[in-house]
Amino acid sequence: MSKDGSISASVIKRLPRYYRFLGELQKEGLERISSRELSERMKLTASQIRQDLNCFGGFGQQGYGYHVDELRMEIGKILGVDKHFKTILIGAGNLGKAIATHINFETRGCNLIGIFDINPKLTGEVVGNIPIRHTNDIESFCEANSPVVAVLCIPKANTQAIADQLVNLGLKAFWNFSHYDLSIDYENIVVENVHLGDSLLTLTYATNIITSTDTDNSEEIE
Amino acid sequence: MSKDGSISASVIKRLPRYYRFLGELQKEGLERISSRELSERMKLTASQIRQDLNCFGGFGQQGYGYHVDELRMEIGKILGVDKHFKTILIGAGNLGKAIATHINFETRGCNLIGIFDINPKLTGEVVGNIPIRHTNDIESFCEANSPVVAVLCIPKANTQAIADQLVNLGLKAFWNFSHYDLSIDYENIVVENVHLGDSLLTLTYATNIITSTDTDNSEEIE
DNA sequence: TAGATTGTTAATCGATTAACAATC
DNA sequence: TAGATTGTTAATCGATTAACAATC
Repeated sequence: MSKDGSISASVIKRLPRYYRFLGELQKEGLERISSRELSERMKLTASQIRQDLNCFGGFGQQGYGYHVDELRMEIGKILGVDKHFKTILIGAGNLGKAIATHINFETRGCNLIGIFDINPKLTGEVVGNIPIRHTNDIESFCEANSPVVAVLCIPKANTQAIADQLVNLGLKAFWNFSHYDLSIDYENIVVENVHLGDSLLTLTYATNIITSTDTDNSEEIE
Repeated sequence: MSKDGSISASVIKRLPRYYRFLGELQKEGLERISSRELSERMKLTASQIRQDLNCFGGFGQQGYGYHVDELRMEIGKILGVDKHFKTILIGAGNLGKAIATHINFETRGCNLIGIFDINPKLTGEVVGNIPIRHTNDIESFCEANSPVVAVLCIPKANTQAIADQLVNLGLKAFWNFSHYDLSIDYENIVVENVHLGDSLLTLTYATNIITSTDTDNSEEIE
């Protein structure tokens, strides 16, 4: 933890994974776990786990370890799984529809309450119980419902303009799937960019390394 | 760069973003760019950019900067955009279909050649020019076509078993969208886990911080 | 040549790991 | 009490930033 009490991004990014693994342990019926056991499952060091968890306070018990249920609940609370942030999704193409139906927003502190698309042919179509509205209706919808989180599944050309509009309508958080680095110059707005293309390219790099290293070890001699 | 010539993961993960931004610059018709100008656009330090690029050799020119076209090409070559790794996708549900149609595999060194699903009702349906095959046909298809990369859009329960099967069939790389940490205990296999749920949870955490900090600054006094 | 900007080394910063005293 | 395992401090490691000599 830094001096001002804020938690480093490296720690935060590990929390959802802890939460997931603890859920698994719970399903297996485990009551307690030590940092060492958990470290083996998660392929981390026990030291890192203890260090991470102690950013938020002493959830463990010396000589015993951690209560699985309790620890999971605490991490969930930190992440905000019990929140109900009103969420809208813009862009109901292939990806937008898949996100809307595939992601369990509720268990992650978000309530998907509206879906919008610019294509009038989609208006009225229902995706996961939610009717698609036309993007023209975003403004009135936001004024009536005050959503906080926006999921952007729109082409890169429109992203910045839509984001600007949504910020003006009071949206605070953006889950951005567009092929564009949403750089928000506003205060108190958060953005999570998901670059699937970048992710695939990283895999291509790694694939290239392993498939060409397989047969060529000539460089390995000192 | 480390002693053995391998590049750190932190550097690699930045390469696709460089590649993207250079593409934008190219579109804008820019011929040259200095590390300082690029750093302002990308919100990095100029130092980091020079450090990163020099892992791979001197692409720049003192007193001038970098040729946009040349630098983009070099990074593309490093990432492997010119490769043609044969790729199959398993699981043609909402997400699988969206990935198959939404991602441009070709520009990222991958060739999507087959789509599979366990649901016989989907067999024969065409997604982005590719017919869905039944998962029973994976083995014969792999023996005939030798794919290298597998995209997994399947439920978590099946993931490890399918991955094991695919490793035995010679697959080398996994782009894993299932809600499961694919931990590969085999040598020379690479995995890129995409945890959309974790990504949303990270955003929920951040949303929680900003929306509750907005009105409460009481802790800020030393 | 003078100005600009790289390539590269050195300094700093932060994150991870190790160690151990505290304590259940 | 003895054994186990945490919470926490100190040591290490790696990544980022700063500085500057090399050079276009």
